[in-house]
Amino acid sequence: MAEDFAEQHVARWRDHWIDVEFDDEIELATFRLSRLTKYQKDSVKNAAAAVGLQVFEYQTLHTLMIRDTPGIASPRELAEAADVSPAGMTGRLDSLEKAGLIKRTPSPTDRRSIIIEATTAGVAIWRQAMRQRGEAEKRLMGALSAKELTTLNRLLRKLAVVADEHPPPNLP
Amino acid sequence: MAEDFAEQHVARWRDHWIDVEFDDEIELATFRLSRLTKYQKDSVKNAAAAVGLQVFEYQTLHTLMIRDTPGIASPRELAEAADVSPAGMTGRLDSLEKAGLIKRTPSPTDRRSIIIEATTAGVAIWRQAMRQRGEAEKRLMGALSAKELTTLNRLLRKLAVVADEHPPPNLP
DNA sequence: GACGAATATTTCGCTGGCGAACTACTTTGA
DNA sequence: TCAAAGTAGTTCGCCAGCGAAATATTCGTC
Repeated sequence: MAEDFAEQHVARWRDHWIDVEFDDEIELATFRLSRLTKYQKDSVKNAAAAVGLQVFEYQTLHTLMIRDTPGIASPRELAEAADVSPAGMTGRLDSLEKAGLIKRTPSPTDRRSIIIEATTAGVAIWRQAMRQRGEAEKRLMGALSAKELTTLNRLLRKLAVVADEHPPPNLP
Repeated sequence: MAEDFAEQHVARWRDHWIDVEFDDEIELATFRLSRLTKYQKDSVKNAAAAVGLQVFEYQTLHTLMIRDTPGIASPRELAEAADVSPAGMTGRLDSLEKAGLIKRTPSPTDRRSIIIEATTAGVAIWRQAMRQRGEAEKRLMGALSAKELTTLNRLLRKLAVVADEHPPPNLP
């Protein structure tokens, strides 16, 4: 069976970096995860473009819609969930508000706060982009049988728990 | 067993988006992959900061070092490998050159081209960052047994082949 | 040998996002 | 009750990267 890109990558490492300590299996998995990351990034880009949104607009709407309180959040909550600074989120919300996809409402209980809410147009455009993105994910995961997908999830779960509960230590 | 974030995510979807068609296992896998993406992004950020590099500087050096011709490339080749525009790569190389981590040499065979080469200092600082990044990957993958890691790689390979050979279709 | 098409890199104006600071407001503790 | 500390969101100056255009060069065809 021909080598995939990850195997070619690891073979190159063996050729050129024999003094760099690494585990083949770990390096293969890491490299493959980065290839899947690129696929997902590209599918987001395509889904956003298909409905006339910029990537950051789609990502922000998506972050808003998949909350516990779908379609409703504060800018700070959105910034945290999207891993974006408060200043950055302000700019994003400016763009979405201007496009009529969200609205900002002063909080009735806290005059420092505003409440972000997706508009009907915002929800509709998000759904359209989600359908396309869903197709891309189906195409990808269709490479596995149902049993394999369950096995993959069991293994990804173990990794995701570590990733979420023990993020790389921050610097002092 | 308590739910992980992905299971909570999918449960929310069931609660709120009963009319959005999706497959639980696909959605779980997709969500978990994005959590691993964040972990890797954070570990890159930490590794770069630890050696005094900005993320884009580390990423560019890394892209240069893992080539078939380690430490040597053209700006165009680097831009493609790093998924960055030629203009963006020019700026990145400006920064790395200024820091003494790469050097630009006119091509002997094509006066339009220049040859990018990592300096001794560039290779050294990349190695340092790689050690730290390697630790973070070991910590993550250590959640799996050797047999599980092999199984994961077999499944990721199937997905990576689809991701690399059938990227999401570009828009017209 | 001339010329049009293609390529390599850089420049330029613009954009999204950042850190820091600012303004307005809320919470806390004495 | 009030001042200090903390919080929410925005503004500002700066930066990394983009698309388009510019400049220089190469290549293929006639």
